[in-house]
Amino acid sequence: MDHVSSTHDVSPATTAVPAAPRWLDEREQAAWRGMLQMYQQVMARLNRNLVVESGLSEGDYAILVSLSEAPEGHLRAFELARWLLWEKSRLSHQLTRMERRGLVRREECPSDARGAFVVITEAGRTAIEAAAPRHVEDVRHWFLDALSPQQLDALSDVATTVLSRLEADGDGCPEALAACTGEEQD
Amino acid sequence: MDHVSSTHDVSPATTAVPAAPRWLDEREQAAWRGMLQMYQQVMARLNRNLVVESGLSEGDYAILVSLSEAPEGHLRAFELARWLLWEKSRLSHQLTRMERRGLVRREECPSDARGAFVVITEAGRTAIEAAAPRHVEDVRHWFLDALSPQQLDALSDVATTVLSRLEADGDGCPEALAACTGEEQD
DNA sequence: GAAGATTGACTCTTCAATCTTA
DNA sequence: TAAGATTGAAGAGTCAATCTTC
Repeated sequence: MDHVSSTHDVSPATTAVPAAPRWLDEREQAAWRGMLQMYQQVMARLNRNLVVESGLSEGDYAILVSLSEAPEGHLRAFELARWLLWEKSRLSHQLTRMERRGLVRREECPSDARGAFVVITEAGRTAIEAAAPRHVEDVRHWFLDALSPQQLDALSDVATTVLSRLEADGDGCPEALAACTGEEQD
Repeated sequence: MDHVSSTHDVSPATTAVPAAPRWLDEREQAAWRGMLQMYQQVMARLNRNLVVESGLSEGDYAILVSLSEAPEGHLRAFELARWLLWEKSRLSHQLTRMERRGLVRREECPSDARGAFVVITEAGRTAIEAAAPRHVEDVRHWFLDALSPQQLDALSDVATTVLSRLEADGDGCPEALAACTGEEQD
């Protein structure tokens, strides 16, 4: 979470290490830490601006966008969770907060009594329509505009490569990831 | 925070938009969302594994690494905050939790009565020395090993480019960033 | 039993307010 | 007044347990 999910020389020679860890070389560190810092700093600015200008958190934004793009402005909860790659409990807590603020509403699902529909309200629609253009501009300003088409493609390539490796070995898969078929949200 | 800090078509034509937002094209979306997903999924696995195998959170890890690399195993609180790019209150809360668990200790600073030293304890050292090798292996396994030297360099290049733009316009700078001179931690 | 979903407890992060010393 | 640091409250995320329906 911070910028220092370190990988550096940590234990000099105090204790005998079982298998002599291979610490990261210059190139590896530059890539790894560069990515961490880039993500964290871009996101910090983006989120801060979003909440200041629109009163929406990242979570609010993600959910409202998903719902606003859905056919009738509603989705099943599990569909939302899959789409966002969120844990179901995270989604549930988030929806509770948003429902309290009148941005979404929960409705019963006729075809499956276990299920719930999540519906965007008028207030929710108003909020997302006001927030989205600014947010996109911020993404451009702090991220996209800095990069050339070649750099954008290189980054996509890196992401695709890493993500496909993660998909390959489903270790420690936090539940939502298993269902992900490669779709993207935005 | 989720994978959907959207930028997509949100408002079709309901209200007259002041300046017709430019939504992201294919290439832009691939890069932007690819980065978000890559970061989030890699981190999710890394953090989960770290806490399961070592009982340390990302925050614990970052602080213990920083302290273990410091001259006497201690740093001023504000130095730590600057290094990690953390807010001071976040650091303070984190230290409180870690002190409770015996991983670090706070000491008075002789030269500045306002200040505090943060010191790594024996338990802290033991914990980080046990955790680090595994963590580095995980970083390799889920991230570095998937990428070629060219891809690593391309990623570094992207990160450097974006970060230098952020440094350039200090908008919405969340306090810690201002002091960052380009040093890396880890 | 498994799937869809919620809840409670705990950890983590942020913001604003505060306190003390330089 | 500004710098170094802490605190409390509220929002956010994770995990394990639970409940209902398939």
